[in-house]
Amino acid sequence: MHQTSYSHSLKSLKLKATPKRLAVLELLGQEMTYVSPEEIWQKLKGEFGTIGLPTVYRILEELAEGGVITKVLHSNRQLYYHFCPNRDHHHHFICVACRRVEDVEICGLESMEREVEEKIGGKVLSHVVQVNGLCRECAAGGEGGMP
Amino acid sequence: MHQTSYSHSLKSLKLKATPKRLAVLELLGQEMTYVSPEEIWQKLKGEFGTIGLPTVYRILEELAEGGVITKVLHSNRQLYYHFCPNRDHHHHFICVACRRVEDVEICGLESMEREVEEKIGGKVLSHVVQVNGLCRECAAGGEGGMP
DNA sequence: GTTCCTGCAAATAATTTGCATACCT
DNA sequence: AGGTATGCAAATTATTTGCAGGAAC
Repeated sequence: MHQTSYSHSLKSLKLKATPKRLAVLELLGQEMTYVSPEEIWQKLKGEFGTIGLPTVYRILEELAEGGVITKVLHSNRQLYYHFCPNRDHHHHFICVACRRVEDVEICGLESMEREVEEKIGGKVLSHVVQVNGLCRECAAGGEGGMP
Repeated sequence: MHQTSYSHSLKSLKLKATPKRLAVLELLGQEMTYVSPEEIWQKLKGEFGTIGLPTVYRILEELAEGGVITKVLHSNRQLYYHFCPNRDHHHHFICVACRRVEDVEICGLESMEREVEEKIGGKVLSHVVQVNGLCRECAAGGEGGMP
């Protein structure tokens, strides 16, 4: 289904469309949650006979560098990755129970930037907002295992 | 000057007011920027004849646990710490050039939480906002060495 | 065919832990 | 005195790098 678009994404980054890279992209495209390199490695080891963990790290770094996927720095200091088709500026809601990531647009943050600039007398370059909580399913009563 | 208040902070956490702990608190109280465990260790090694890096890690963890200081997870995946006298809910402006941390209050974020809850149909538990930019001095023309 | 990929093994680097000794109260 | 802190050395763990063989274009 999306193989061609994934290939195109890779070509536009001047990366060869190798099976490993396509598999990583496809896996991330299916996941609703953010995923750790180790988890990706475990899943792809089943699919391929063999894939090295350093390869997974390298592919994820290339894709994040190119802006195709997003790095999520978890409070446990591990890196996770998330495929994010929405290329506009937006923010993330993260479910603390199941790690599902949902995009949210939050209004009024541009005026917030100007407000902060006046308060501190400097220049605002960027802002990061992360909203933590329980997604619809987990709030409804799902157990959900937080790692 | 503040030694007594630092001692009280430690006592209220049921931690003994040892010279090392007081020195860490005092150092953090003077710093305008967030500081890494290694940096704290380097500075205190000069002051005391000897202090172990694990000790610095342990003290910082205790203080952060008790809410006396704040952990800052930098995008380089290292942990930094910051003494934050403001105990109310607020957010941080971080200067990308000199790492200075300034507290900012941002209005309207409570209504934002409700807005997001409606959008996703779940429950919002917390939010983190970080504003990055250049502080007054660095914006004015200071060079500033980003680590 | 050439250049870019990948696996493997080994290296890094921040942080943590075990334990014997030394210090606050 | 008695429990708590601390230094030191060693362990842990996520991530990175070097390099030789293999695959994509």
